[in-house]
Amino acid sequence: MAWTDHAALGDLPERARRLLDSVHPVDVPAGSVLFRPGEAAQGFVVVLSGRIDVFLTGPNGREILLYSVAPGQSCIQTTLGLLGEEDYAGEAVAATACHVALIPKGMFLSLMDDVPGFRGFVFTAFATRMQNMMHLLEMVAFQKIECRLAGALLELEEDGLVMATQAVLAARIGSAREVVSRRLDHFTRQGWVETDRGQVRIRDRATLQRLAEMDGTD
Amino acid sequence: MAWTDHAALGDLPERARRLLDSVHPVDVPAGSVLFRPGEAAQGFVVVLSGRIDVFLTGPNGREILLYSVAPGQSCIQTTLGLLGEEDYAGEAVAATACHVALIPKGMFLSLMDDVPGFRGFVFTAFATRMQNMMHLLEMVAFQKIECRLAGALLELEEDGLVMATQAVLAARIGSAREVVSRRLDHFTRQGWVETDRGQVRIRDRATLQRLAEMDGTD
DNA sequence: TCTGAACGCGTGACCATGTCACATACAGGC
DNA sequence: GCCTGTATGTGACATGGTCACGCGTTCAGA
Repeated sequence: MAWTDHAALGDLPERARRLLDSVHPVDVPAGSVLFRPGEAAQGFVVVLSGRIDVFLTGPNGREILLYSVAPGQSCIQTTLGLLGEEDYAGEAVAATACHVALIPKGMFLSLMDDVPGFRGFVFTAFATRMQNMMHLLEMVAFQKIECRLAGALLELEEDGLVMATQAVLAARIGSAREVVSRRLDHFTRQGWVETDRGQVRIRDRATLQRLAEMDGTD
Repeated sequence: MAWTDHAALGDLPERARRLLDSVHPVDVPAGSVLFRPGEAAQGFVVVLSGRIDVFLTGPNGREILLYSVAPGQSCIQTTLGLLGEEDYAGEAVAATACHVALIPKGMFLSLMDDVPGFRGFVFTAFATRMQNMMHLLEMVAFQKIECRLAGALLELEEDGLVMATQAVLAARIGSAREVVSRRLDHFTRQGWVETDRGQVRIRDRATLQRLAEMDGTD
């Protein structure tokens, strides 16, 4: 089956679809780095399966998750480079094994010019990410660690279990591991979670939910 | 003279230009609020003269400058609403008296579909803002207040003089007024600036420059 | 001209968070 | 069982945000 059926590209005319199908998807193992800060954009990336996390890295090594790219979504960092001639600012890491399509620059630009549906896909992705970034900014600038940590736990949770080290959680919320350690300790003492090596079990989802949605005015 | 000559819209075909010229620019007095968080987008805004500052406001009242819109640029927050059906997240304030063109939604969408030059303008603006936001995020997440304050002073400076209250500076760098007060005091004791009610005079631009460009690894 | 309110600024106390330097505990290969 | 790397706990400290003030200036209106 053609990969263009997987992607949420909307309705595309036949010629666009044929063009896109000439791009062969690539397998990417978990943990591999798709691009680093300072590199030039190679093409437009669409994730078909798996998940790609894009981080911003501070000079001291601290990281923060800019956004995750889910299947059917594109990594708009790559678009920036193609449209604005700017290099990457973030670092993209395959969070799981991935299947991705890399649309070369030329094809991308002509699709943008000729195919309204494709344009819409890109634009919407753009707008959505921009909103995300604003929310993120709002969080980093105004929200307490407690709230962000609760939010991260709820996002990563599967059946009440979060499989992530404290370091991973810290990177997600743009904080330091030690801080996560202390907060989790606090959560545990309150009976909201239970922790174990590499995992957190959620015990009181309602409270965490309330925490995550708190606007900071305690 | 038609306003379309002012704006950095690039080369537009005659019909697009005529269409745009049917939009009559509006005068906006300094200090007035163009839109607030939660409002729906009315149209696509292009600034012809003056400056518009877009702030994100935290629940406790603290603010941070998302970006400034200079003449010839568009306020991409308005674009988000038009493309992604999302409401504003920020608050736009006219920093000076402004002249703006408000392109209604319908016209905007048809220009986007039909006029490659216009599309390019919007896309580039989009990409640029996105980059800005990343830089901002990087600053907020990783940079010291000292560096951000130095940067803000250099941005606002005119002939070595910054006309801004500490509250304005604080909003610019997403910090609190008291913090700015103490930092400026420090700067003064080092002989880098001199302060007076509502203004800061720069005495050692080189040092401030170095501070602003420091990556945090002191 | 006086006066009260709004504004701009300085400051001390305190809390939250980030940083650094460790110690400890566990897992998996040998 | 023993090493080595990884995950975690913790104390001490620096930075920055918050709160609660006080003090001087500006300015409109009585």
